[in-house]
Amino acid sequence: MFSPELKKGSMELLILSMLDQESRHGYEIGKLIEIRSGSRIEFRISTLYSVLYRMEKNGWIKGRWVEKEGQRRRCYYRLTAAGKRVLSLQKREWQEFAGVINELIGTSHA
Amino acid sequence: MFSPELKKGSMELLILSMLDQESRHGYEIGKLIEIRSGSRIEFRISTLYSVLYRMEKNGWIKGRWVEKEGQRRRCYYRLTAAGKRVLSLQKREWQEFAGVINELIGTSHA
DNA sequence: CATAGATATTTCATGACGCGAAATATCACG
DNA sequence: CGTGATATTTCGCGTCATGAAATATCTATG
Repeated sequence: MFSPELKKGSMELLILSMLDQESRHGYEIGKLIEIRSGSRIEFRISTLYSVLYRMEKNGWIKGRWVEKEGQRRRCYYRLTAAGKRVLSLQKREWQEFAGVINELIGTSHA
Repeated sequence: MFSPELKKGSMELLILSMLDQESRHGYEIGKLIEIRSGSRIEFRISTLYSVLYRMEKNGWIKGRWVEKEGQRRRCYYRLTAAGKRVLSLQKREWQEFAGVINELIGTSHA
């Protein structure tokens, strides 16, 4: 598990990425990140929802309540147009940032 | 310039890296990071010093005051043994973390 | 049926941290 | 003398991940 500080900068990016192709509900996003990262990245569930709320407030994602018969109620989020822009922006930012850090700490000069 | 959140996770790592080979004072560290990153990473000077204090409190670095004739007083920091361990640890953590993020956001499958 | 555990969401207080602004002081240059 | 770079300190602010607790439904086990 990584330090909270490391995770802070990539939380939104990760969540946006999970919503890139299809809409998902909060709990699902958390599990997906956990599974796909081989448990190397885990979000506290409270953190996840708070980020989700923030991103919806920012207009990056839009939630839709679904209450199927014999199912718990779930809020499915999808990317908005703005969210897609932010995703691509944050992706580029992350890659550039990672590149700079690697240069500075003397890693990628192999 | 990157988001503060992205930077949070790498601030200590960057500073430790700058001190890896030789001792430096705060202002110098800031300038060095700015120059080496091509101004892509800039720390607020207040941030820099607060991180420095924290790291000294943690025993990762040790400051030494130097007051030369015809020079402003400066506090030169060097890595402690613990600091060196933390540096190597944080370096490994960073690389692993970056790898996981790249996997998750679908970047490195090129 | 009772119980436990996974699923699913909400709320709130807390602490850590980067940031911005302001203050202080020395030195170099014109 | 004034300006700008060097060099450090202090403090309040806002943001953000965290942790704990509460609520509720579904599934599996005994």
